[in-house]
Amino acid sequence: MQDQAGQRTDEREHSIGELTRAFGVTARTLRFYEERGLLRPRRAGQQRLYDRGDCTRLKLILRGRRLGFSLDQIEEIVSLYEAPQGEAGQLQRLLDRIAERRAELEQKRRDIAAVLGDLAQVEAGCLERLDELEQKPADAKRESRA
Amino acid sequence: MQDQAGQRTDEREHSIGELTRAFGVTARTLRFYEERGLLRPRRAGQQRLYDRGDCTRLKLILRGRRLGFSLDQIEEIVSLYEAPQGEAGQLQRLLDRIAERRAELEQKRRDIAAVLGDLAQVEAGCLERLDELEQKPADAKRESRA
DNA sequence: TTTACAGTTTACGTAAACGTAAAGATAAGA
DNA sequence: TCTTATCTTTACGTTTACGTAAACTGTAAA
Repeated sequence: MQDQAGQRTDEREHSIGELTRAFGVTARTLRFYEERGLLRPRRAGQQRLYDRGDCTRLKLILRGRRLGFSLDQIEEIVSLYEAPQGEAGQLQRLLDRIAERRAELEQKRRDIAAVLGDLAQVEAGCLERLDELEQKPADAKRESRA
Repeated sequence: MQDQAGQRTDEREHSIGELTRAFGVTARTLRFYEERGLLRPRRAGQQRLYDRGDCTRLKLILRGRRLGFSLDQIEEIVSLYEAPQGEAGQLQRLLDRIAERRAELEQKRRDIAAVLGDLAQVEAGCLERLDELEQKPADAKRESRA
């Protein structure tokens, strides 16, 4: 289960093109995220090489993006993952930041529940209306021809 | 429970300023949403008057905004609420659109669950680390003084 | 060697979602 | 009546998150 380089195949490093295909983003986006400090792929000469950690970070970034967080907020969140060191005061502040993010996420969760509930209602109304239409399809045709 | 105009107090119409305070948005935002066709307050002369329906729509808009939907998508969603009429073909297309939106929302829900899970892990790590620090606080002070 | 392809940097362009300033109308209270 | 507050329209400005084009480099197959 090791390739010639002695690494697992899924631990291979990837070119920017591979990343774009794997994640459905453009190269511009990846370079932009790097410029913003969100990604730090290593270099082989000029070329960027993304390892498993970079892929994980990217996954986190895209997740945040789908949830409507700004890149600033995403940076905040991603930084939480990589800062679990420090002395008591820092740890406490970290816990506070986590609590804040959690509150935001739970607001979003409530929003989702609300919209899903609304959609279910609209859907029910639709189905009911469809049922009514199916009850008297022939009649309706005769009437429209009259 | 009726005011002089014969309407319930919470059915009163509101000025733009009242709306801004009630919902924490700027007047510019409300006018912009109107320009985009998302809101249609009636007019008393020049002034806008927002009724209960407008408030409901605004609530929906802000919900969508918190979830990271674009105003185009929000328009799509809000329009679903107000289009449950039509013949069978239209109703079917409406059901399809509902299904699409539902899929997006459920993706977001998965994303939220993932991030919340991650945050819980980071938090656990933090608490663990804090515990360790509290185990030997005096020792640490002695050492740092040495 | 030429052609093709994938990558690079630099830099200006753009759509979305408002912010902000200017200049004027209107209504309420002193 | 004057002032103050709140509203109006018009219009240019700003931030975010990239898009897009130009010009160049490096590797690989024909």
